[in-house]
Amino acid sequence: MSVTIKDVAKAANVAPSTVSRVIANNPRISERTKVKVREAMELLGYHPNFIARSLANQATQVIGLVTPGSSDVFFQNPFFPTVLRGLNEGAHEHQYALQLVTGKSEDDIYNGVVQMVQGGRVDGVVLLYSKVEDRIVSYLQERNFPFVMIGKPYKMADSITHVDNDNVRAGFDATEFLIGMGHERIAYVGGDKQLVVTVERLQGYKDALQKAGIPYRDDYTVHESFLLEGGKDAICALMELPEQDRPTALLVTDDLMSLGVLNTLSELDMSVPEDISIISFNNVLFSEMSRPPLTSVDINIFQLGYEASKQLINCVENKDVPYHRITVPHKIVKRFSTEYTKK
Amino acid sequence: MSVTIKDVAKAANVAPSTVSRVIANNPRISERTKVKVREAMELLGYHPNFIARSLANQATQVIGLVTPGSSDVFFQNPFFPTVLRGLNEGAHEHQYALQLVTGKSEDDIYNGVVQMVQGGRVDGVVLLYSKVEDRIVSYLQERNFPFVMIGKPYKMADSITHVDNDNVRAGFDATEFLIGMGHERIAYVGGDKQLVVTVERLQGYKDALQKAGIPYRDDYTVHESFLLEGGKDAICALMELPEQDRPTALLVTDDLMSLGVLNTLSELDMSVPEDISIISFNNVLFSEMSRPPLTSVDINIFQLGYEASKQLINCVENKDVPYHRITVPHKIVKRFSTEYTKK
DNA sequence: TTGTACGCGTTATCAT
DNA sequence: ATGATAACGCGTACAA
Repeated sequence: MSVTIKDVAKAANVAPSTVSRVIANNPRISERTKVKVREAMELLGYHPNFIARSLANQATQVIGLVTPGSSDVFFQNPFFPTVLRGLNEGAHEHQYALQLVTGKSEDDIYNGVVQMVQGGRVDGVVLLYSKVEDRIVSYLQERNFPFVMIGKPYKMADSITHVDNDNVRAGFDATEFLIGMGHERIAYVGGDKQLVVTVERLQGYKDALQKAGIPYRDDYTVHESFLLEGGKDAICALMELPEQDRPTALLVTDDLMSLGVLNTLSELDMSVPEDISIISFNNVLFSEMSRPPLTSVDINIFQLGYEASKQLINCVENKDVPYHRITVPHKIVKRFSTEYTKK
Repeated sequence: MSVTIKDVAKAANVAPSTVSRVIANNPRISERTKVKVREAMELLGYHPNFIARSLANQATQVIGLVTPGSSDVFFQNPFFPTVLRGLNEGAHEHQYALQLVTGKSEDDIYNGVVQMVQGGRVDGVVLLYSKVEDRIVSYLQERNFPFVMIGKPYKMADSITHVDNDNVRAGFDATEFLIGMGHERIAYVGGDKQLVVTVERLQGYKDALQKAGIPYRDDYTVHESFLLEGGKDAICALMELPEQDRPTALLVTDDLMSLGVLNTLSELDMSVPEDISIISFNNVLFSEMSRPPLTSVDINIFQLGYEASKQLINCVENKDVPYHRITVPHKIVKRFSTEYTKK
């Protein structure tokens, strides 16, 4: 059995409640007894029991982290560790711990969340972007339980606190970047159409084309899963277009996808950026490790996580903070996969 | 306030203790009251409070996960998400949750662990391999607190339960694989010398050379940090050797490093596998996404995590399980970075 | 300024 | 088969 507040009390010749107050640094305790008690704590190697404290406080100082199914590609994407680092750092600064909820199936995850929440294991929840959250979101909203999302919610985006990039703008900027290099035949290679990011970046892409007076072509839009093999066929189709129709630049919405695209292009004997330019998204570690290193839109993944923690803790500690939307800035990191058109 | 066991008791016209027994499915409760109580629980939407339960049980059903400093490269390596998936799945099967401990500095982490442990937040701890654990390990050992390591401990490997590959054997197998392809000039590109894996795989490499009667050369051994840029100089040095001295194959102990090596080689206009073969380690997702796809020793990262959870839970639930060493098998996945020597 | 007593939601022991 | 009661370790009104 560990040393408890009572042991300390005895050793210091005070009541348990006094010890408790010393821990909380209650100003109504005399300096002299504070010192005395602290010495006793030190001597006995006392550490407060979080569980008991949580029970008394009705608060755990733990944040639940909900991720998409663990079998999902999600875990494989370097996005995950980075956002995790951010979350962790934000939580750490306020002495909160992070607890994971995952599962193989959607049901698994849902039940995990319910257990966490009803079981009082966590004070709040951060949802990592995915398409399956609907049930979870409504559940949390119903119970009025503190949560924030990373990424933009499907629905009711203006009643759910979330941390996100301005993805329309990001798509716009990336496209304009290519246009600025003289490209006019730009194709959009996006991820799952169900994902809000995909849709938003596409919107930005269209906006930029329109602004430049470049007509939008349906056959220049490709949607593939975030995994790599997926893209192959689509890319081939694009490259088999007659030369004057073939895109000179690609906007690819994820670095992982870009890697796949690079491989496919290499098999087709097209070189980047000589034959075709690529601008990518996310700027994870290996965007600089590919050949060639990718020009990528840095969406500040770490910050996304960091802000999410901060926001959530704010919601938890200050009852009834109003709805918030945090927009994390992006910026284009130029590397070697983009080049001016020859023409 | 949530609905408690007392509310259920009232609703079902029984004592709280009876409800508790129903939850535990105590056989000494009549079917009839079980049904009655369960109905009441359903009706009220009752969920047991984990915190209270933990306090009464002196057990939290939570596993603490200790990772190296979050600023570290560790998070960036795809090793992490995969092992996490494994850990999660193992924990999930036994209804355990995962809680993270990280920090920027070594002290941060150490304090985090102490808080977790003394604070009674977790029932056991899994240590992810790193070099800084010494203090933590001794702390845990002193307090006789359940923990398992992933990877091999520095010291006292035979008194610490750990889950690991047979890395000597893995190094041996990889080297023999290259030798079997006719290679004789094989260089070893390893990570940080402080890491046990690095040393063990090197040992296996030496063993294989010896068995084949190939003399070991000091200038064929390179140690670089797991990060990519690091390798560059060393690789260049190797490639600048006179042609008859230049290695025809490389054994690189991490896929991330291999990516860097591939890039360096490409800059030097050497092609893989035509000019030089590479066998890599870990077989993370992008070993098949590189150009060329890497032949890599699959160390079964998922399994590493999965077994670690299982082991830990075993330690936690059955007092005094003896020391255990779990060895997770590896296997070579052949792709396109290795080829028979021309000669 | 400090001590007393009760509550947080469960489980476990001891009765009945 | 079930109910009453005492822990579990801490926070906090209320009393002194």
